[in-house]
Amino acid sequence: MTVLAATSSEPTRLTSAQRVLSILGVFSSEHMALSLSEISRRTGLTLTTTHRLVNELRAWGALRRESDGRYTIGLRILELGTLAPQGLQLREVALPFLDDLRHATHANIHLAVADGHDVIYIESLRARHGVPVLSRLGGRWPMHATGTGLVLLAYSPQEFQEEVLRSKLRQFTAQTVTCPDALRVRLAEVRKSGVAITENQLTQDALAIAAPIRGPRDAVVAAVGVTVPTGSASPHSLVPALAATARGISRALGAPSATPVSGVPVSSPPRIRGLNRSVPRQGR
Amino acid sequence: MTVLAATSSEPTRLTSAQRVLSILGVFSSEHMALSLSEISRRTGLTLTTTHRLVNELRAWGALRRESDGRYTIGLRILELGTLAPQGLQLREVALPFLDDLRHATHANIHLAVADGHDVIYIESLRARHGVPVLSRLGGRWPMHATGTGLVLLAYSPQEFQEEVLRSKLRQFTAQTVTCPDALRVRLAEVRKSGVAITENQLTQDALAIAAPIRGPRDAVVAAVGVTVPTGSASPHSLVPALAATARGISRALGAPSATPVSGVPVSSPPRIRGLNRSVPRQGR
DNA sequence: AACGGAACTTCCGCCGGACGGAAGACCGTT
DNA sequence: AACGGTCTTCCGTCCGGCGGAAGTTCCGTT
Repeated sequence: MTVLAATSSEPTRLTSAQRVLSILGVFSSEHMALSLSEISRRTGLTLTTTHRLVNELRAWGALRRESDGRYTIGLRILELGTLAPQGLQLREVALPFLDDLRHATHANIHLAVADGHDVIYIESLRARHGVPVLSRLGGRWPMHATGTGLVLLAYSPQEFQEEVLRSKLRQFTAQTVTCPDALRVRLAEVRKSGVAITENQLTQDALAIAAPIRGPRDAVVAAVGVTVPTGSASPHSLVPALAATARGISRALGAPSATPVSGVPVSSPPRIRGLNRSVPRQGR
Repeated sequence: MTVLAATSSEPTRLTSAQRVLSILGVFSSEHMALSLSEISRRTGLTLTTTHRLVNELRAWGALRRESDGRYTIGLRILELGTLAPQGLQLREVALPFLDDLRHATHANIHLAVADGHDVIYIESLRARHGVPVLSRLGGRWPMHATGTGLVLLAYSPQEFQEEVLRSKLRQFTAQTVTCPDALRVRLAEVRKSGVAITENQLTQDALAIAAPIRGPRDAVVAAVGVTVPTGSASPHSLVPALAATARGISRALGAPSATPVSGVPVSSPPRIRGLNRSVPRQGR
């Protein structure tokens, strides 16, 4: 009963902020509705603490209690999420282009941005009679197994690429490429051709093609991808439409490389405070 | 210096969970990027506390630090928000119908659900050459001033309607109806006709028409609306397409009233635990 | 250059609120 | 009736969150 008795697997000292976040974190696409005690078990928090925090979250609108007593994510969180700058703003600009692409190709269309070692789909349009796919708005998948992810990885800093390649790369299908060397080759191909063409990486019988979208400083800020059933169409027949879409969105975002020069662009580069490293300090 | 010295406007005793949430709460569509001290000032938290909590939120992915040092909402929140059951699931089902409606009407299209006294847009499609409108995905607006809001309010429990009508109703334009009695009349009209037709309520020169969407238990779960410039088209020319869209989505959701009977539906009403009040306990 | 201000970061001692055990209410099942 | 499960409330203890203060960096101004 005295001190040092915590011989369990992990002491897991958590700050109170972490407790709050851990509750939100147990919700996922597989577990969208959870009872109080399920939340308690999954977070490892005591029932009492869970009870109190869940109620505070509910009072704020972060959680909602369904009629069966279980808790789900509240609309307040959806509302908040739309404020993510890389997210819905980009979507707003891209949506007309994506819709055109969908009508032209009858394929499933994705718009993805990088977050950690994953991509997150900030838009997902389903072809009316397209194959069912895993991709949904808000979905998160590893970079190495998605077309859009490969594109985003290919244009990431070398250092970050190696970090991802060193990490554990999950195998989704028999053909998922998880060998770092093989992936390096593919990344080089993507940089050379400007598009990623992948097959059966995340799901069987799916062919994915993706291209980079550039922002105001010509940096790659997102990727657009199309997915069709394997064998349904020649990949090369889709590339021109995809490339045009990517270029159109890039131009709408103000990417210099996608803007026809009508003179000498003399816009002076804006001063950036600090080292302009997008990952200033990751761990602790 | 002693006790009882807190003569400031509000003592504002906050729990630590509330502190965390208050930080998230200061982000809005007008303030999507905030510096640390801005967050501190707006929340009323000391700089030290803000610093610590913001870092914990960043480590978890709820916040992101931009290259200029300011903080924005992170994609983790967007990801979470897509798990809201009334949100993106509904959107998934409705999107094809909404797209058809957009092509048929060349209008701005909204899909909205109720949250508190407001509506939240869970989809917003812009006509290619439509009028610019305030509505954006994730946007929140008062029920009384939006077409979709009027529909949702009209089909809410009487008690809730009165609660909303009693509250302070903001005037957006000279024509915004804020008189409770006038609104009661309009709500009755909506229930009678099945559509809401409103003009210049939220913004000038905008005509909005909205219709209810029903779910599996025939309860109104959402509303679909179209917005066009005032005078651009007769409202009545838009109603049939809108009604068809609303009915189509309702049927896709399994609403009995929108499903052609092919026999006697004998599905027994599922037992609901508790009083089945959707707002079990609001305050505190 | 020197100064002043603002924003950000780190350190540390104190105290109040978060924590969890325990007990009670409320189901549905055996 | 007894049981197992979930949810809720109460309360005393203790420790981690809190904020003051000092230090650091980065501005723009004199």
